[in-house]
Amino acid sequence: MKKHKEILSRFGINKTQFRIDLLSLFFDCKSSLTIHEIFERFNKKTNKVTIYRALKSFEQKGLIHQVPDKNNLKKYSLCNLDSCSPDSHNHQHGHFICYSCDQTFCLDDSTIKVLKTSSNHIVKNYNLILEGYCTDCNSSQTISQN
Amino acid sequence: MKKHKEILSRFGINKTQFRIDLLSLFFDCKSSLTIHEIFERFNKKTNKVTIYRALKSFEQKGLIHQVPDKNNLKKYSLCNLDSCSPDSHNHQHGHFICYSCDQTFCLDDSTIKVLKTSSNHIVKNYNLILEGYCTDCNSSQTISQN
DNA sequence: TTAAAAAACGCAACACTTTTGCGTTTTCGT
DNA sequence: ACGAAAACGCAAAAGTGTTGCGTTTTTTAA
Repeated sequence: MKKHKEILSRFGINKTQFRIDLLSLFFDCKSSLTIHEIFERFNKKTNKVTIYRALKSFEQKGLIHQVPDKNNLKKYSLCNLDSCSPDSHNHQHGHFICYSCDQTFCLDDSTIKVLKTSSNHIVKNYNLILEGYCTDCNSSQTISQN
Repeated sequence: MKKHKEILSRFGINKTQFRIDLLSLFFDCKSSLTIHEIFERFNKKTNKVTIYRALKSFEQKGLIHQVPDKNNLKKYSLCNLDSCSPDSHNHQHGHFICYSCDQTFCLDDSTIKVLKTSSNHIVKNYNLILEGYCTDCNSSQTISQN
């Protein structure tokens, strides 16, 4: 897709086939991706070191950002490409982690709202982790109390 | 301290010297700790496996809980011991992490307020991490945009 | 109080995730 | 089209967390 190549250029990343495909994958994916998931999506053909390096590059240039994961794996989501740039990430959103399917969902500003009161700290970014049962898991099965 | 021993008994954990000291450390610290920090605090004398196992035990019994960390390290904080028990954690609080001094500040319910709207996910727990510059660092130095 | 049972310990080894070094290949800017 | 820079694959290393096992400490109950 032409759009993806343009984005890579704009963020100063060389347009190799793998990196174009990786960016497409992030656009297609509605939630976040682990290295393992990416490896699988490329049919285990791409060297994992290449994936690690691409992710680090994407992150440094402001294309993707890390999201917290229950199992302490590195997990990445596409940034809002208008508000992030090299070394200037600006995330004010939350993540929802499902107890059941283990997926992490990004929540945009309209989904959650954080109000800060009575603190003198200057808040640059915030990271809200909500845990529970996602829409799909909630509707498809009985909930066991955690 | 007698209180710490009583807590360990109440939560079904054997009162070894190390575990008593570890609980004290969590009470003193009042913020989150990595395995590495704990190892250092005990002057590298305690085997790391022992620390890992103690943390896992504390977590399972409801004394401490994991806090997501930027570098995907396992990080632990003391629970509200009145509301947590074996396999029934219940956390509704946040943390502020300073970019400059790296300190973690606990935020109680009166400091932050989270409003959730327009989501079909069922939220059981939440964990809020605010990042920025704390009061001290803010007043003592120039802020570089992140 | 003491002896058996259970829990916690240290050490070594392992499993898994991520990074680094290096030589080669591809992409970029002129 | 050519030299520089970036990206690549492979091998090895570094870092984080777990497991097995034999020993020590703590708990429990007679």
